[in-house]
Amino acid sequence: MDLLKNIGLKTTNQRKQILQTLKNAANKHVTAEELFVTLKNNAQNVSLATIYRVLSQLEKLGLVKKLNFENNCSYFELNTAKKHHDHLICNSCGEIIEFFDKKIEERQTSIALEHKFIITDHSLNIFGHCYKCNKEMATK
Amino acid sequence: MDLLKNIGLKTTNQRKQILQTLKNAANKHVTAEELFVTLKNNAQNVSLATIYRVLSQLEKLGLVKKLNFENNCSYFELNTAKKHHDHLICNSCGEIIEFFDKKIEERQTSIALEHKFIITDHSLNIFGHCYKCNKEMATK
DNA sequence: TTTGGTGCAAAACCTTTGCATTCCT
DNA sequence: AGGAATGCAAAGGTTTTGCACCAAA
Repeated sequence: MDLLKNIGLKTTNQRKQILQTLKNAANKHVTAEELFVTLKNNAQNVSLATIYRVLSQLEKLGLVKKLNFENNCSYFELNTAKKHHDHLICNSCGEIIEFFDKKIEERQTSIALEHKFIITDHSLNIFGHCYKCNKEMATK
Repeated sequence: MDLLKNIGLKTTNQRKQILQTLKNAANKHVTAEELFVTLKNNAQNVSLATIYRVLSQLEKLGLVKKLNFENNCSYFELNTAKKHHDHLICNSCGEIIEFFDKKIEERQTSIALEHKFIITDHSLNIFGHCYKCNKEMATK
């Protein structure tokens, strides 16, 4: 794991664990608290303070993305080389479906251009109810 | 102001003040704290607790929209009859430019359909630097 | 050895809530 | 009068920070 060394951070066990846990979470977005619990369950002792500090460093370095949905806490995900994506978020079960749409991206670029606005980032979140929850609601 | 009566809420001075302040804010999105300060400056005594309670009621009734950007606090705006809109948010000066794009809306509907997802709401925020800030940065 | 990282506990924020009081209707 | 709304202060949840200790380079 010389990723850490490459970005100028010391290779500590805590940072390795946090990165590994983010990797394991795959496409799921996790809160700091969730990371904390997961690590604790794996008998890894990493304090919440460290988790926040490390996530913040990784975010500044562009390795992690911080996402804010409708509630008042932040979600984090590894910002791998994978393409940018947006979210369909189910308000019933909390499932998050990722998607990417070329047309939408293109329109965003045009709109920014019209306003002479330089885009550094963007987030599109669509809220509602996923297929499963809809079916359940219909049968109740 | 029989709006309040119409929606089944008692017409109190606090609620009138909050609504008026939201109206005055026009297209700006304000935090609960900002509302609080504005009202205090106008010699209106409304407690933060009441502001949160009223905003929450108005949101449930669909009169107010709650927005979450990149920081960990919520912004509120009057949800007038005006069309839904998205945001260009300047990370330098904080300016928020609203826009609406039919193509993007259409694509969102299609994407939801593909996933058998029922949309209740969505938010698209584009972050970056506005024209003014760009110019300033360039000349420095 | 030196610099940076960590844990703990405390503090800082934003938001919600319990309760006594006050206000609409 | 009676139910609803408010203010205050306290509590809740998330995130940040100061400081003493510890670890990587």
